[in-house]
Amino acid sequence: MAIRSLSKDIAKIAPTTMADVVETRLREYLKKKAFKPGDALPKELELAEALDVSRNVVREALSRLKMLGMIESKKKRGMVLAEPDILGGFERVMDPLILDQKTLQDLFELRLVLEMGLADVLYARMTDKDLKELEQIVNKEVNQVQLPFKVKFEIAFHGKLYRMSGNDTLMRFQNMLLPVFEYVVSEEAKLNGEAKVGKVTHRDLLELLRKGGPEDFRQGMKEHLSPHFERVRR
Amino acid sequence: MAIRSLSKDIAKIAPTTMADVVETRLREYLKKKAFKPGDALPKELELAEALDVSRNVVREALSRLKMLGMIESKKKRGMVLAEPDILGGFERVMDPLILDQKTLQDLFELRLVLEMGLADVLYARMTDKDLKELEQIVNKEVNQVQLPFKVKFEIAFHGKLYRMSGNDTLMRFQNMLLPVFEYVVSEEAKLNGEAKVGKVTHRDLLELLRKGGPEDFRQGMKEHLSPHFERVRR
DNA sequence: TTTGTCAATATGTTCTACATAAGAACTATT
DNA sequence: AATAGTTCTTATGTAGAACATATTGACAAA
Repeated sequence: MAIRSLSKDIAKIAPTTMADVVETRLREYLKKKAFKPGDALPKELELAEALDVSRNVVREALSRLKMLGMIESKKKRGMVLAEPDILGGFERVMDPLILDQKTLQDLFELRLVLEMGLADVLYARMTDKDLKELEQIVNKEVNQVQLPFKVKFEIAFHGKLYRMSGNDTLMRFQNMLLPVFEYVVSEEAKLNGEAKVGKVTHRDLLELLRKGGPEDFRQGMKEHLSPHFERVRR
Repeated sequence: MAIRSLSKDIAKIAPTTMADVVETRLREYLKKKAFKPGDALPKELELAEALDVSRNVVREALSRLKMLGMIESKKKRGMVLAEPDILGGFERVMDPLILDQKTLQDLFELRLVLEMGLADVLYARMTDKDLKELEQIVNKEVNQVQLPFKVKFEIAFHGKLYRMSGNDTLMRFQNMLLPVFEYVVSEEAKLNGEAKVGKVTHRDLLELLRKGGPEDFRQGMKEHLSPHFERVRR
């Protein structure tokens, strides 16, 4: 067997540090004890002693959980379990500049999937007030054809759709995906010279929301996004 | 003005630690320098000196980035930029037991949205081989009506759908959502006694994939998921 | 009842020291 | 000449002590 393939046949041993271990231990501990947000955690020194590691190691582990928003710390008061924020830690890594091409394409498609799947939740939750606000957004974008403005309205319109879904997590999630989307589209524009536009406009989509059903809206959305769907290939 | 509302009127000041600052600084640094995976980072002591903080603080920040999979560290060799893995850090927080009800519901809906939006990508990528494998999964689940088995086949079937999408990120993402989905459904079952099933079966969906178009499949999927859609309310 | 003071204390930060693994350069072996 | 063994160096991993700082709680003063 060739030497070259060795690294593919044998898995590397991951060098786990104490901080890694303590981190998972703390996770288990938090779960097992069924802590609720606001509950106080043991002190750093107590944890260090109980786990038989230095306070430094405990602090590294706690620092990680802090970054993820799982715990909060205040002087004297100690550490308390926080309302966990899933997307908090996620948002930090979502940088188009440090992601590889394949992942960028994946995330691009992920947003298309979201957009197409949004219809049913949308129809279940949207209100007349929402539709009026959406109309205002649509009205503002007339006659604006320059690229930077187009992007701005694009974001405003689709962002509003997500907000209408009444799903905060979903909304924040698509917000995170936005930079990726913009990046991929702009890269595309660099090559092809011009950003393409689907036949179905935002106003059309608004009318579909008013008078049509989920299926109509989905068809409209598919048409609206059709230039982007061209990126989805085998 | 009542005291009660004070905390809502005045925003809390967030206590930022040095580790927080260093973390973002390192992020900016990595971006600005346009590091590529495999590139070596400055040594801990150099960073500490450059940022004028103790090595401990630098280590806490590095520890965070390490957790997110942005960097890797080896003794003597130093720290190197790793192939960034977006979902790596994400997966850790995705625990039904530590998430609040609203977020759980949001994530539940998010999965429904994904499932409904999947069709187009699916039709663009699926192969005959995929369909054959999907059929094998469907064949295995005949006559299995007990709950634990049902869940297992449910996962196998829908998991295969995501795999067929050819989108690794999407696949891993739905995998992360699975525990949440199971949890919500099982909680539902506790209350209502019985897990409901849609009229459209997995076999029906398979046939739709073979003979129908994206719209047909979406309609089928909507019907298949209809019991779950009942959870989506205003 | 409110305000000011002060001691106690848990986290935040720094510093020093040592352990350990991995690379580098060199030597010895066949 | 290529491989294996040796030693030295070095950057991360871990430990421990010390001090800074903010917050809490108790008590005193207005």
